[in-house]
Amino acid sequence: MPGAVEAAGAGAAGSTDVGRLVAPTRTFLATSAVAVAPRLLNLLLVSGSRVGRIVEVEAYRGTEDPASHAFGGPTPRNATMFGPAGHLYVYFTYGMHWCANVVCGPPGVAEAVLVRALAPVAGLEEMWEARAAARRERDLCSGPAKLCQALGIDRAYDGLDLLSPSSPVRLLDDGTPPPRRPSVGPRIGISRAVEARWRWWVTNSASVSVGGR
DNA sequence: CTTTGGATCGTCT
DNA sequence: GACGATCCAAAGG
Repeated sequence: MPGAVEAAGAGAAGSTDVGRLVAPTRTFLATSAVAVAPRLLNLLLVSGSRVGRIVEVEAYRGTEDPASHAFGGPTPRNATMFGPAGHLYVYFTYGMHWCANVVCGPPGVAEAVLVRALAPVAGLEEMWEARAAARRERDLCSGPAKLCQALGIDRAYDGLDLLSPSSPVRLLDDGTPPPRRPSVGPRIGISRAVEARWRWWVTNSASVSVGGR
């Protein structure tokens, strides 16, 4: 863990000053997912010694959003989404993949931000071991299920508090600001509410899930 | 580079 | 019983 923090700093090559690592505030996350999502870009997702920088996200607006798992109300599966902000919502999909979300909004409001891609920062060897199918470094975490595989995130981590120092998975800020003007477009892989442009990504990041851009 | 289809099973109707 | 907030290998340009 101390290794991960140090590596995270060292991995931020290119940035001239690396701030110390701090978690975003719960108050910040307790607002709307659409407002929070683009501001999660460039934060770090840390799992043990494995660290990735968030480069692509999507917002899901709970019970009001036909594409959200929370549309239609609470179920055992989406329970975490209805809880407090800053917790990790992990779901299973396509019979074989796990995906990770940062819960947003006040308790009772099921908003969330799906983390779609990370740029690998530290713990690359472990990521390569966890992702035998990956051929290039940029494919290690270039998709919502790929990043869960790379960081070892599965059902066991559903509901954990990303802001707690004792959590196995944490959300941290190393001082790198979000892009002033991120790229924006429609969400991927959904069949309803396809018109909403609630996907944001770091322009030109090689680790973004599709096309790049 | 792009397109296509198979894998695989929890969840909710 | 149908459908995924996906990934990958294979095949074609």
